[in-house]
Amino acid sequence: MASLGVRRERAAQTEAALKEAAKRVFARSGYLTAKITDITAEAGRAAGSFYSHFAGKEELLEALLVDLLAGADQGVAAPGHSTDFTDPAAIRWHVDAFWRFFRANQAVMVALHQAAMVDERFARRLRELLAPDIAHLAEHLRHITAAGGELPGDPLVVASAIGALMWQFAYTWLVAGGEEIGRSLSDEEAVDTLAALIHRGVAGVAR
Amino acid sequence: MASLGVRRERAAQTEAALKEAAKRVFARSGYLTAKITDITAEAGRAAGSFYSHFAGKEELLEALLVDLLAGADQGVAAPGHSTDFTDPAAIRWHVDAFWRFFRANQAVMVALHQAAMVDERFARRLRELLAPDIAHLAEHLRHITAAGGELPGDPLVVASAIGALMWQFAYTWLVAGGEEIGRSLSDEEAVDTLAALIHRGVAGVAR
DNA sequence: TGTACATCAGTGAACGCGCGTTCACTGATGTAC
DNA sequence: TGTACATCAGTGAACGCGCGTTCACTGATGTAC
Repeated sequence: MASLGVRRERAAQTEAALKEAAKRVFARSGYLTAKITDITAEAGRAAGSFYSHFAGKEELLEALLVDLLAGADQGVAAPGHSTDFTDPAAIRWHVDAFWRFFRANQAVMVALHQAAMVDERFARRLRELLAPDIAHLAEHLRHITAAGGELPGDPLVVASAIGALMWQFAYTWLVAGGEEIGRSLSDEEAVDTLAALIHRGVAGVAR
Repeated sequence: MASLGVRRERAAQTEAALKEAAKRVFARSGYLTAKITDITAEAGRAAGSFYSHFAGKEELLEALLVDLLAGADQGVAAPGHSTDFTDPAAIRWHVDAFWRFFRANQAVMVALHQAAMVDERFARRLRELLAPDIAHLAEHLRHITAAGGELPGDPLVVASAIGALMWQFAYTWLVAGGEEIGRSLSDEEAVDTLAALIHRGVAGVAR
């Protein structure tokens, strides 16, 4: 009965080791380039053991995505979350949350992004992951029009632009390391600049 | 002498046919997924003929990049190009130029982007392709501070943010077709919204 | 508590598929005389 | 202008490499009695 524990425990440890190893390998060489045997080697297991846990690299990524979503729910339901986008602090809060989330889950985010280029299933998954945030942003933007402000365009389109900006800016600086610019950037400066740009962009004409 | 022409002509035609076929195949199935034989089949040639012209898929993409850069030089040296970013029209002009360029060269841009995920050489190439535009934008932004305006951050960082915004927004709407939003977008609305957002973002606090 | 058998997690060598790449061949074009 | 030979663009079947995936095997854990 409880004696089932040792085997299960061992299997669970191996599965966890494979997932952690995968994140490291993805971060190092990219999801698309990563070989199954790179992951098993990194985890210190034999090649064959991989298939006791996952049907393939895609399923492993799905599992990582599930973990990520489980963790994300905590963040979204966070405290002190003002939705009034006429308030610069509310915008900064959202930018900061995104930045932290991206940084914390970089390996999986980038892996998903890469998988999406090659596999329509993951393209859909990634869209599903980001779409609620866009809708969420659009909702907040309506506070601005409600307060008499004028947005630079349709709320949904503006929200998608903000999402595009945050995503690609984070990618440029956190993943590529700002190498196309030849300069480094602190988290604080990144968030401040993004928040200021967005606040002016959406609220600049208010009143 | 002139009789060399027929052979050369035939070879040149095949090379051109392969390049055009590659763009179609890349647009359809993506650079990473495209097989050499997909390209030769699309071009109506035998598999082996590919290697009379290119050492591999990477070299073909390099050739497409060279073509793209040759075409791009014409656009950049375009007429009536105001550099004063305190002027909304100047910003709109730049956004429009980017949008047209992206749309016209979508297949190659996306192929480069995909290749960059897997091959550091192309990552560098893509950076080299975009970096001058960022520097160019940063230069224009200095007009704003010169005119007494206050940017939301360091000019280079703001320029990279604008580049990130334009790239990812174009990608979302032109390549992915805005499917995460469930709405379509005309070129005009896209450019208007981007231009308005950027203008407010960088010049909103001026005076 | 002990023994005999069953099940399971993990191993790693071997297999085989997919696709890039080669190469002997063809027919046409170019050159030499 | 004609003939004999050389070169070249293109062909497509065959080869072979890399890597995902399988599978017979091992030793440990679990179960039955």
